[in-house]
Amino acid sequence: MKKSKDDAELTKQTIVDAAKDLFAAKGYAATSMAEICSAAGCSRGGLYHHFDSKEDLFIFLADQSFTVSWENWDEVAEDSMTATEQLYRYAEYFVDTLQKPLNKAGEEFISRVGPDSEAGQRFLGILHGYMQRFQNLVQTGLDRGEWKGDNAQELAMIILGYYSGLSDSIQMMSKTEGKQLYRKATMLLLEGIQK
Amino acid sequence: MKKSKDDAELTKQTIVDAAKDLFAAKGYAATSMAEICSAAGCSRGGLYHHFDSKEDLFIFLADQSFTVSWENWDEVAEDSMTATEQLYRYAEYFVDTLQKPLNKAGEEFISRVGPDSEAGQRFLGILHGYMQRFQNLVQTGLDRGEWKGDNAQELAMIILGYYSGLSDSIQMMSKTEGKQLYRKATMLLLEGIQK
DNA sequence: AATAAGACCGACTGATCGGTCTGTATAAAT
DNA sequence: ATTTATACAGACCGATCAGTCGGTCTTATT
Repeated sequence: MKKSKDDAELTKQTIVDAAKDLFAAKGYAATSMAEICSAAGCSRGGLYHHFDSKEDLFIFLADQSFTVSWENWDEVAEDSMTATEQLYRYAEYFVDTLQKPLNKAGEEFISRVGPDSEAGQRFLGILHGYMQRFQNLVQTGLDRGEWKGDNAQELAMIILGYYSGLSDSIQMMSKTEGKQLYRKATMLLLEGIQK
Repeated sequence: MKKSKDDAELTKQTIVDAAKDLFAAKGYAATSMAEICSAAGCSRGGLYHHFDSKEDLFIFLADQSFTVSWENWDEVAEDSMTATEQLYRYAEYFVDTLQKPLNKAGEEFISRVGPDSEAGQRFLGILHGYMQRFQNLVQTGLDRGEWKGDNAQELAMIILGYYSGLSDSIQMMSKTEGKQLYRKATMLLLEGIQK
């Protein structure tokens, strides 16, 4: 039987992975703790050994998805790349790391716990940190004169909304097809559709 | 007291409006029938007099939002407009009619009832009809040689995803600000951000 | 005036939810 | 070898959910 510390950490991660898929697919409220247990192959008691509450699990999971996703970015993108190259690279990266997007579940979560609650503040902080990193990427493109515009924050918001909205459409696609769609979408954004 | 047929229709519409706001803001599962009643100012019994179930209410509401929104489009857009002008016009129209988007609640709804259930089929049919109309608009732009590309379906999917994803960001904005953001986003899509 | 039909209310029901608590088996510490 | 701490399991609880039902009041019909 698995009861060692390493095994426990593995069990915890199994729960997180299962919960992430379910939250992304069904939303926050529509996903029950019992479903998560069932998908992760553990009991409800076991789950509550690792997480204090549903909110706690969601925030832990969001932090891992949003914050940790940036930690590997520096290995993926090199400074030598142009901002445009980086944006293409990020589009792929988005599909890889956030294919199951938590945006929808996140908004539902916020509306449920309230933006001023402790849980709401923590989640919004995580989200803000994520967007800040992306805004840096956009700022690079503007500073280097590669892209038009002067408002990095607004542009970052638009592009992230773009990618987020597009993720709805790739749920039924393979990862390869999804990346192709994101590449095309990025190309459209860069070059425009107007003749 | 309001008990006549006209009053009943008004009561029903009040329920629909309240439900639409709540579903859009909180999601499908997270919105309770009691909350809808409270917002609409009627009792739970009264609500179930007008709608057989929660699913029934949601489908009715989705039909009204998606299908009916196109019915007034022909009055808004004239054939004389270029496709580009029509797209700008549609961006405004999108903010006006679908500012509270049901996309998220809709996906949650689908995952809950299943895409093959009767309710799921009905909802997907409504959604498909909506997208088809938008695809026609895109096809016009391609046919007239205004826009680059050859795949109207893919382009329509991308643009609608674009607008849908952006709607998350305008929840806290006024309608005027929202329209400005959509106008800017449409301009970016048309002209591209690359120098 | 009497009757029928529609509009609406609110108490009730069974199921399900998030969360707690007790118990047990294993691993680590002594 | 014994104790302690950790990692679970599953029965259980109060709250809340969607949906039902019997009754009341008003309008429409005859």
